[in-house]
Amino acid sequence: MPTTPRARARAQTMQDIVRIGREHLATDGAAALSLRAVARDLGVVSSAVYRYVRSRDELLTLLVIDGYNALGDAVDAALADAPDQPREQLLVLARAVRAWARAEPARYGLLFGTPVPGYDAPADQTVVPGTRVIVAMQAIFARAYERGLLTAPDPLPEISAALSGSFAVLRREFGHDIPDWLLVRGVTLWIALFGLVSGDVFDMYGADTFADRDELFELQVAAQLDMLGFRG
Amino acid sequence: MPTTPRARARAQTMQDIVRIGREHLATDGAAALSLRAVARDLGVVSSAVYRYVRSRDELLTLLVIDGYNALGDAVDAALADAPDQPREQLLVLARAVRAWARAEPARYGLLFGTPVPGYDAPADQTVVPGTRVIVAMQAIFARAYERGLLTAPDPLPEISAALSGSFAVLRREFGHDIPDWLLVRGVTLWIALFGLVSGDVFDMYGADTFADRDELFELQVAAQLDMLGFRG
DNA sequence: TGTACATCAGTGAACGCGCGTTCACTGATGTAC
DNA sequence: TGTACATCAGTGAACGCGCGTTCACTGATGTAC
Repeated sequence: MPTTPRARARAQTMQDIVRIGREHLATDGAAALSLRAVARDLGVVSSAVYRYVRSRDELLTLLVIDGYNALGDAVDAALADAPDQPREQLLVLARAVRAWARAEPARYGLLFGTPVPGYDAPADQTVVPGTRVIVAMQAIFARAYERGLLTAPDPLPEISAALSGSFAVLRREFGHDIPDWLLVRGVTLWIALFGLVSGDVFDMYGADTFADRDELFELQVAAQLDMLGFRG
Repeated sequence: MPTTPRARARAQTMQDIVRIGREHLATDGAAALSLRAVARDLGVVSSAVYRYVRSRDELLTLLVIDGYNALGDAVDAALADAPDQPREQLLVLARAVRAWARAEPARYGLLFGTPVPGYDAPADQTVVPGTRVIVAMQAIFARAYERGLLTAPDPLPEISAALSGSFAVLRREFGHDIPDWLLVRGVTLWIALFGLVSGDVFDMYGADTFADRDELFELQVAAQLDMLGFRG
């Protein structure tokens, strides 16, 4: 896409900056991310980075977007090989999220951990990549529901008009027809999944409490899928 | 307990240091916590703080312990007023955790968010306060089970000998008789609860996606309690 | 009860280090005629 | 195709700031006889 040598060099340098930023994130954490350190690794004087990035916060934003997309790509790739069975697809998705998080704990932490103090991700740039996983999940929920694979809880939960209104907005925005009870359970599954992954990656368990964390995760996800309403 | 004026002054100063550290945590985050800044607020020269705290990491440890205990106290206080019904008690506990986390997002983040780079909490000091919530939950699980309020999943999950061994250790350590399936579901509920709270506190939802987050949380916790196996 | 000594809190200077951001500049690359 | 000008990447110095930790020190508090 970039035509002139200069434009190509610029695109390359941008990529290098994001890559170096990613590496610093992994070793020092988001709060310690510094443009001077990036410049050093890039082999350039510190002020030169400002030709590419307006400020430290803008680099953080690039890393946030980059991270969401890497996670989204990992999930999409895993789903591409999954069988056409919603329960199995959710399992595959859950494993993909966990595998990515364990491989990239620092990036995962930037996206789903403690907010970086003094930094607010600009919604206009981060919302779309940031919703890729829940969008993929909703598509699976919708398919499972259409095929009659799910049992509604009995009695149905009581939901206020206000919250029901929020659900109606979501239905319209995402163009599906998931009933309120399933939206509740779906968002619960979504958050619980990230909770399970965070508990593992952020080390909420003692080091040797559980002999096999992979197996524990499988059992936990199975319990959450039961919660969603898959028929035994 | 401290007898001499000097000892009393020392105890007071220690408390002040932890309190000031807590305040800095709230405004600047754990990574930016600095002994020099604490000294400034304490009205003392920076090197004086070293009479009380060996290093920056030791202050972090104090804050971690302080945070776990504050959360544990909040949960215990809430449970003290709860009726003698396990399901209701778990609801009360969940609400207490969330309320504390929303009131103290920075401390919550220190305990359950992204690990602070380069800092490892010393297990010998943090494990006991760090397990207060799950210990309280297990007591409730055990009571619910003894009273026959829970239905086991059918079929029971298959659990490897290795993981089953870990569960046996937990039973012995905590002195209860919770079966494997309930340990799995219990730890799943525990982690999912912190996931729900983190999702709220760390702002995984868009600002206006859900009209009533309190209500959403109630619905999510109810779904998780169903997952645990409470009989309709 | 009074004195001598030990303990301890806090000082102030110093070490060597890092940061974000601005600014005037040089020299190479790209573009319009 | 060649030249004049505009754009842009990168330099180097500077601004003002912060950090953790050590060390020799002073003066007040505590304790043993």
